[in-house]
Amino acid sequence: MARSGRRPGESGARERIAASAREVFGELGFDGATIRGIATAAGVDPALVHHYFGTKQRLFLSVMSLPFDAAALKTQLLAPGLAGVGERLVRFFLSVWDEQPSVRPILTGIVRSAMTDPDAALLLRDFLGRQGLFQLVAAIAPNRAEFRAVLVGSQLIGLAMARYIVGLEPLASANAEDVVASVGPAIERYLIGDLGVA
Amino acid sequence: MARSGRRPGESGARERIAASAREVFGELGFDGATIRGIATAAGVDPALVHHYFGTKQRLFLSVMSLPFDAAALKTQLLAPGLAGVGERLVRFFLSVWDEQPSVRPILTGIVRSAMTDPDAALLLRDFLGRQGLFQLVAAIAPNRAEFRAVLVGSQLIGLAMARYIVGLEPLASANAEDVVASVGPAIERYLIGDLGVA
DNA sequence: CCATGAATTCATCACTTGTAGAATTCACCC
DNA sequence: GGGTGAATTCTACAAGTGATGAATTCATGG
Repeated sequence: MARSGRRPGESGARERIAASAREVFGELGFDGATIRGIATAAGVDPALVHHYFGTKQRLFLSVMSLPFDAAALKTQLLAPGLAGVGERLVRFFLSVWDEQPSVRPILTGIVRSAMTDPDAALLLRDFLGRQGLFQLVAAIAPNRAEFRAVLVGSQLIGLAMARYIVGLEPLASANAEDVVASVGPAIERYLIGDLGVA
Repeated sequence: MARSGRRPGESGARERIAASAREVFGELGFDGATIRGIATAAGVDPALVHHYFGTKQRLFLSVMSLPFDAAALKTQLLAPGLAGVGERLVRFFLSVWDEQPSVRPILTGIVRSAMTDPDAALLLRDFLGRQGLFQLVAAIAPNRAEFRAVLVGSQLIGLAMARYIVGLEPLASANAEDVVASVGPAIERYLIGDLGVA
C-alpha cells in the first residue's frame, strides 16, 4: 500500500481528517472514538492526525465547534413578535438536526461526550450559557433569564437525546411539525410564561 | 498484600463488587468504567469480578437494574385526582435522584451509557417504555399514550442531565420545589393536555 | 480427617490505545 | 538544481484493557 512521503498535488488530507473526526466523534463520543478509527475513515495514517492536530483533546476542540450565529437567530425568532416564539425555536432546533448533515454529528458528539468528559461538558455549558441560549432568553425575558435558559436547554437536549441519539419511538420518526406543536408551548412557557417560582 | 486463597468468615465480596460497580458505572458510564477500577474500589482482585459476574456486559446488566414499582407509583400519583399529577411526578422523580443514594448512580449510569452503548439504550427504552412510564401514561391518557410517554421521558431525562449529570447552574442547585413548580406544568400538559397534533 | 467445592489471587495473553520519532517523498524558492 | 520545509507513512513504545487458567486457601459434609 501507499509508501511513505508526500503525495503529488493537493490531497486535502487535513479537511478529510476533520470531516472524519466530526463523524466519528458524533457517532461514538470522545472516549469511544479512536485516532486510528478517524485516520482509517479519512484514508490516512494515524500519525498524520497527530501531525496536524496534536493531541486527541485538541483535535476534538478544533473540530467540534458550532457555526452558530446567536445574534442573527435572535432577531429572526423575535421578528414576528413574542407569540409563537417557542414553536419557532423548536422548529429551528429540529431543522438544524434534520437538515444540516454537517452540524448533526457535532451536536451529537458534544452531547454524547458531555456525559463523561468534563471538557465537552464545558462546550455544552457554553452552548447553553453565555454564548448561546442565554443571549436569546435574556432578550426576551430579563427576569430569571439563566433559570429559563437552562430549562429550555434541558427540554431541547432531552428532545435531541430521545429523537436523535437514543432513537425513542414514536418520537424518532414523528413529523417535525407534530413535534413543534407538542413541545413548542412547553418551551414558550419556559421562555415567557409564569414559572410559579417566587 | 493479601495472599491467594479463601478468607475466613464471610467477606461479602460479591456485594462489595456490586456496590462498587454501581458507583463506577454511574460515574464513568459503561465504556469509561474498568473492571480493574471496580475491583480496586471493592478491595478485590479483578479476576474475582469475572469469577462472580462473568463478562463486563453481564456485570452491567446484573447490577444496573432499577428497583422500580410502576404499579405502586401509578396508584400513588393518581390517588389525589388528575389535577397536579405533573407536579407530583416531577416531585417523585427529583426525590429519587436527591434522596436515594443507591439508585442515583444506577440512573446516572444508564443515562450515561445509553449515549454510546446499545444495550444500555435498551435499558433506557424499557424504563420509559412498556415497563415504566408508558404504564403510567396509558392509565391517564389512553390516546397517543406512547407519544405522551416519550415526551414526558425526554423532559425528565433532559432535566436529569442538566441538573445531575452535567450540573448546569442555576438548575443544579435550585430548590427542588422550584423545579417542581417550573417543570411540573409542562409535564402535566404532556400527560393530559392538548398536544396540538391531529 | 479427608475430599469436594467455593473463594481468592497470581501471572499472563492478546489486543487496543495515544503518542513520539525517524524515514521517505514531494513542492517550491533562490 | 540544490536545499529547505512540509506532507506522509513506518515502526515502535508504554500503558491500559478484558479475559483466562492455574494455584492457593478456606469451608463443609461424610
